[in-house]
Amino acid sequence: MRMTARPENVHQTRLLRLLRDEGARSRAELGDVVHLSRSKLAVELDRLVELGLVEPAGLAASRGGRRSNIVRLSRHLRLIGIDIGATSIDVAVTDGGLEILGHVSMPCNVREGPDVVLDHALDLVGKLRGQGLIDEIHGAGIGVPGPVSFREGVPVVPPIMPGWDRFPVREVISQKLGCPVLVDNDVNLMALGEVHAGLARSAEDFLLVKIGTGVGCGIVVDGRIYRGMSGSAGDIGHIRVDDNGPTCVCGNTGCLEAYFSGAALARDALAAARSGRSAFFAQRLEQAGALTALDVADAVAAGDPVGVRMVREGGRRVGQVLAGLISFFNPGLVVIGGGVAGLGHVLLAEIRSVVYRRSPPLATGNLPIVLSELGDTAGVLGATRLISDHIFSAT
Amino acid sequence: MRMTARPENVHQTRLLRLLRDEGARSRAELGDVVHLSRSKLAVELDRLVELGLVEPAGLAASRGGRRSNIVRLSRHLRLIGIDIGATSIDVAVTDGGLEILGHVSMPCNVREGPDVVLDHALDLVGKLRGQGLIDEIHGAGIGVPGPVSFREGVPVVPPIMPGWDRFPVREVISQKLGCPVLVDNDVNLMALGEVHAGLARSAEDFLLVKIGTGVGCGIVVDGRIYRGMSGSAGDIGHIRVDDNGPTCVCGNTGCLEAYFSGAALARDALAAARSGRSAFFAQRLEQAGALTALDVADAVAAGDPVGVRMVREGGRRVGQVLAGLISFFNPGLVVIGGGVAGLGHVLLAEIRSVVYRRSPPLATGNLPIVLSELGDTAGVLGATRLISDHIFSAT
DNA sequence: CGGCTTTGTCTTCTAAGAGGAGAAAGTTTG
DNA sequence: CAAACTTTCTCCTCTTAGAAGACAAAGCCG
Repeated sequence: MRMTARPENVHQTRLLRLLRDEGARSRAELGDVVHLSRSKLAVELDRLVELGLVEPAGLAASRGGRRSNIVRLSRHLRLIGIDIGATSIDVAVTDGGLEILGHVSMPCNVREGPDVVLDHALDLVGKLRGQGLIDEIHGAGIGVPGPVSFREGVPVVPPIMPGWDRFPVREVISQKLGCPVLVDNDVNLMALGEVHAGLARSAEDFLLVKIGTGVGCGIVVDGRIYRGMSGSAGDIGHIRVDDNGPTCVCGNTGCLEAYFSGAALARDALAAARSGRSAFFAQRLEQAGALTALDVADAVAAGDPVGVRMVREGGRRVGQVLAGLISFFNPGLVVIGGGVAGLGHVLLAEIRSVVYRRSPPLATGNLPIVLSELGDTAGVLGATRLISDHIFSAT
Repeated sequence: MRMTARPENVHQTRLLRLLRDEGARSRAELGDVVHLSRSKLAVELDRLVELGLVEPAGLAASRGGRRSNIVRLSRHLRLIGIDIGATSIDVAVTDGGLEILGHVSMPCNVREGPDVVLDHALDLVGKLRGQGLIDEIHGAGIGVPGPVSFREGVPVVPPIMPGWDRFPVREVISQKLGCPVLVDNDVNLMALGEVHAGLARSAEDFLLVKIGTGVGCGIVVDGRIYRGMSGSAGDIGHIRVDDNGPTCVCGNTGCLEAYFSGAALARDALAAARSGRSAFFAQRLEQAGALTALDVADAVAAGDPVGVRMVREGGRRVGQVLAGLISFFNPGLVVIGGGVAGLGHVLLAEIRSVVYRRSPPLATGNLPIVLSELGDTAGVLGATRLISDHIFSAT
């Protein structure tokens, strides 16, 4: 297995990240930014070309003098992002600059276990390869819907992933793909996606709240993922919002997830349909035979009062938890993402209303709370960013 | 004003911190730790001696060869820690190794405003000077009971400190003492104190929960204070624990502080005394004319059931909030400090019970929750640590 | 075409720091 | 007590990273 070359020093690392984040540059511009003498810069760039990470990209138009030599990341670099959700798998391939070249997905229940699920993921990679998008893979990032020991690359006691505990995800995939692999929690990777391409590019400390099948939170401190002592930081789905709430899968009562999540919305919509409180849901149930959070989004869009009330109520609960976390963490930005982004501004308005009322003015005075603009791509993009940061670092 | 010399490069910084944290060392031992050639090490140490930061301290006993030259931080280094609490001021002086040489305090209400309070603090410094403990002051750290713009060294919209908003604390004290000064939130400094001398020495990520007149939390990420976007991180006193709770000074209802804090305990003790529910408190009230949190501690020690119930109830509330924060932050250690440490193990048992029940097992599995062992000194010690880190850094 | 500007390459020079050779100052052993 | 061995410290040399400047190449404009 031929491992891709890695940069050899901190200068090469800086140059690679600059080319990744800001795109192709002339040698002169690079010198201005990294503050290296032109001679030293030339040495390092030549070395990167030799390693196959960087390539010349022709001459720029003259700006009144000699035309400058443009360099860019090698066009042959390929990174894979794999986002394993509770009910679906997304796989994307990007070039070195993290531009998405192809993106495929399929429904898949994570409960089917690591063997089945990872095989599906590899099939999706094969599909992309079949489209001619991949030659050699230089690295892959994988997100899984549960806590991860980042150092070891294995899930640890994941509640919704029976059979995955300590399964060597990194090792297996690294073997199969023949490249370096990193594994992290899917919500952390969504947060990294926002850091790379979303609204969080300028925020040093921010929170990404993902509301999907469950509820989780990615924490970014100083531009880097904060994972906590055992990799379970951001696990906010089971924070108590009310003593007398519904019983959660975790055994406690009143967990946020039991009040508001994809699963809880589907449950409540079904109840509303069966009890006859909502004609909208009753009709949907009859048509489809089942209800999901997507039906709730449609209900809100159609103005169904029961649906709107459900989302308002849920937004209030999320807002209560978020208000506490914002008091504690004082982030510079909060991004709401995940499947329920479709619930859109009704949800956002309710969350904002609670947070701005319940958190200290100093913490909320300059705090944007926004919906993610990345949609499905946040997870896979974050995965490629994670592995890119890794392979663009000196060993 | 003669500013103290600062180290000139990263090697000198490392050497100074090593001498501070590990005590005097021989030149050979230092070389082993910092991985410098003996020649380079000698150059840097000589430079530090020249700057007056380090001094020779004689010869060690032989270990089978030539006797080694011991070096230590200069005996003349003096750092001042000032901890301005809601109702008291503590001032301590330490040597370069942060050993406390003298510690004085006085009651003082922070509401009297910065002019009065800072004058009192300077008086306390004068008192220490009068004891012959101080020659030249090399730096001072100041903690105040509210949010601070750390970069500017000024309090920002502090709720319980009218008149302090944007008062130039750092500038004024730096002028008066003739040395570098840093200002921070008092809870952050307590956390730093624990990092330096307490149980948190080995924990990279931990929380210090201070329960005093109010409730606050110091957040340490990777061994460094996390302050958030606007310096208000850790402001957990106004997190909601119940919709139908007592009204808080902040205007909301059900804040943690309104349930459990020095002020809330005093209020509840008074109510218990007046209503005749507790003979213990009634008697104390008659003797002293007023009740404080200290009386509650005494009641618990004496086994008064009303007092015990108050603390249990309060511990439950603190535990609820803490359970959420631990789910979110996944710290490696939680230290409980502040005035209510006197409530001791009744409080701790209740907090632990709630947290271990309500937080995910992965986050609590390996999580010690302990009482601070530093008492009054945590704040002033953290203040000297803060300024020590600063003046022991290359500019 | 000649002067001016920008870019890239090559050579020279400096300073940081590693590493080794002793000198200095001990202890231990015969 | 002398010789052998250890540990510490100092001095000197050698390597290397990197800056700085000279110069060549390649464009613009009048």
